Amino acid sequence: MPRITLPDGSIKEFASPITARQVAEAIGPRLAQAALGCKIDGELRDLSTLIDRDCSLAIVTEKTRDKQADPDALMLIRHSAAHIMAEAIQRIVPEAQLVYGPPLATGFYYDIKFPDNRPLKEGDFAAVEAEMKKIIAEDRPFTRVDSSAPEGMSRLQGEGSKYKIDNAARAVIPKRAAELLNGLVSGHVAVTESDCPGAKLSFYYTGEPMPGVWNDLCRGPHVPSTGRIGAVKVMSLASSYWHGDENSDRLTRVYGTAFATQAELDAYLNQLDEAKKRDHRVIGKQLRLFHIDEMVGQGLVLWTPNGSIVRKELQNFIGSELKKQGYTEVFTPHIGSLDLYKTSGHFPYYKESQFPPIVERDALDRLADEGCSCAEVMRRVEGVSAHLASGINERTKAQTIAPDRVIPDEQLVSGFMLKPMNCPHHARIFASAPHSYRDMPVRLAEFGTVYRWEQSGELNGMTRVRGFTQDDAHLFCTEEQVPAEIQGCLELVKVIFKVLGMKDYRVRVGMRDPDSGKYTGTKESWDKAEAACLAAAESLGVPFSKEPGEAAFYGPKIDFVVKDVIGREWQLGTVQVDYNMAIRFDLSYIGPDNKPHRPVVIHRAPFGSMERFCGVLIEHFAGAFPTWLAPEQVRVLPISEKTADYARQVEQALRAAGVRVTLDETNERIQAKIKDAADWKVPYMVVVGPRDAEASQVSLRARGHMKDLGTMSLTGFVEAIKDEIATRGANTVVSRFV
RNA sequence: GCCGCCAUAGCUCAGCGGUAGAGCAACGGUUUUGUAAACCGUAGGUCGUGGGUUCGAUUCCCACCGGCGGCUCCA
Repeated sequence: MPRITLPDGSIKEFASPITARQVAEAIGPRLAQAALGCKIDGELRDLSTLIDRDCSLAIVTEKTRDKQADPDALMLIRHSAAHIMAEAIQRIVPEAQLVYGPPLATGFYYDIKFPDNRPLKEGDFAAVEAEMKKIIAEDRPFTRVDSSAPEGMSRLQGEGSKYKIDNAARAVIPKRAAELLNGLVSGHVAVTESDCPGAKLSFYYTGEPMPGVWNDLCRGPHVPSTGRIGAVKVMSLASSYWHGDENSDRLTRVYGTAFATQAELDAYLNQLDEAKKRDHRVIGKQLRLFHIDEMVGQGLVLWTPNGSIVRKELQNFIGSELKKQGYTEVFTPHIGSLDLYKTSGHFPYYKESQFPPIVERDALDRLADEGCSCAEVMRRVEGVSAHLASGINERTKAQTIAPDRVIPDEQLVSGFMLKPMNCPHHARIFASAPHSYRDMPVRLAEFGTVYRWEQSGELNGMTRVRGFTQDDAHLFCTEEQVPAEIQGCLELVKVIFKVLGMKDYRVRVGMRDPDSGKYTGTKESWDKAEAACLAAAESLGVPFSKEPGEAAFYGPKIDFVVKDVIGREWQLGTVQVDYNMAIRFDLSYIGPDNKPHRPVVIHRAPFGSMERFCGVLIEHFAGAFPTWLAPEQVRVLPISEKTADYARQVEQALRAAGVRVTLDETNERIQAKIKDAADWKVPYMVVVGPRDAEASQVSLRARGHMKDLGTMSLTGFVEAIKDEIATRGANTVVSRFV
């Protein structure tokens, strides 16, 4: 006698168990027709699911009540489309073995093992799509068949696909799956009912459950039949590893997408095209904002004059906010001695992600004369002196230097490193003078350029590079000052994001993994710092997630994450509490008790790096920077040469007021000049002809406005745009015309 | 780093076993123009680099460099 609660709160009672489809039919035939699946107690299920107990039920259809595409419906459609694509691919390449094919937010993929002599190529896409469309046209039902775990497993063993056997094993005997896999594949091991009491495996047939009909081990759910998938497209190929392990089998990941209707697919593809136009790499080239040069090196950004203006304005802006918060500015070199990084612990612990050390030529010559192997050279470079080792060992219990790295002084090879972080330099600045509790916190800020050896496949425009400038600072504070300083860091980020109109960001709070003992610092300190991070994130009023285990070993952290135009997430700013650095560098301040105390260090870079931040900002504004940031703020467009003199006067007046202005003296018609200025996304165009010269006025056009704004006196415009720039867009010139 | 794809003028792209073509940009000229592309002309490329196949390679093959999409990694 199931009592079923519907989304509107009404309750329907049935005499006997009933399928979700029958409930939909009982509500109305049109609903039943539109139904793609259902949600039972919030869980997405097949429409054919038999309901034999009290529950809440929502029928899932293409559209939600407000006519938006239903994300649950898209999940069903895409998961089903993944099956259809897999079947289509297996028709074309019968030896292809299926591994894993989940739905995604924008589509789906299927990881497939292709035979080496028959990989899937992009040229196959048309054929795959044609097969998919055939399967859709056949409108075959998706039919679920449940079996007991032993039965299902032996069936898969009969098929002989290790990937499916692995999937099934992970589902029913997760703890022993890895250990038993080989036995299961070879058939020496069977799964018995006692291994996994009550566990089930489900299969989905694309059609009636008969031999010869395509089917796959699958948890489901699916749409009722293949005909319910309105539009599909095979998007791209990529590689992946089985279980994400690079030492494991290499698979081909085939990406596709599916929608309820062709129109929605077209709209999505169109949106992708539009997004590509906003890509910072495209706009960066068009507007000459930056350049990455093959001859200079991969991942090394050249800031061209236009981009440099944007960066400089941002730095000035941050700098002015930092001043308000009591920061002091420092400058440090781009390299530091290996001893510095051995003390901080960066070298050689992170040597894989750093540029290799710089060693004096004489030392290398000497080692060559001695006939040292490369490995021996590295041993001597990475080694530490007994003196340095003992110093660190005495001072910290957290991280010590492995005894085999301590080598005699005469074997040591000293050298330098391009700095991977700014903090060691800043630590030494702190240590260079005595500090009293009265002058804490000490806030050292620097736009510090760091170099990291990112894997070549990871490099990406300005968002992932090998040399970048952090808007870095290190706050050396007392334990009690930590919460207020964290709060201050977040305030800064909030102000900056607000002025730039960036609303689409989220915050991750990285906390301890409760089961790990790798952390340094006392439990009490951690408790306080984590609470401070959470409180600060909460007061910021943005979505944040607690992420246990994501803290660094030296302290909890707060990360800011934004999405780029193609939906990839990039970490921008970070605020990290550090209990370790002060110990390693033996930093101290004198407390009110006239005794030395250990400061806590907060690393913070609210933008992360100027490169990544500007990249994201280019996409955020689609290159149309607000006036205060725009490389070119005003372009003066004389109607003809006859107004050239007045145009020059206008240009001079604006330049004298500190406005970045250019004059278009080309022999073009005004229409062409406007088009050109629009292409360069100049915020304001000043059109001047004889009428304007006569009246000492300007005719104004603002970017994004289809027609001109009207006229304004020259002096009035100069004041208005100065105001817009000075207020960073709070008072705009345009606002004076409405 | 791994897998796949791509590489032609400053930019966007066409072409193809017989030593290259368009549009825009650039430059010169005509026009002197009132709000999103006036007209005419000129110049510009050892077709990413190095090998190989071939009578002949920008085109086919291999390697490298670089880019793109993923994977992995990311203090």
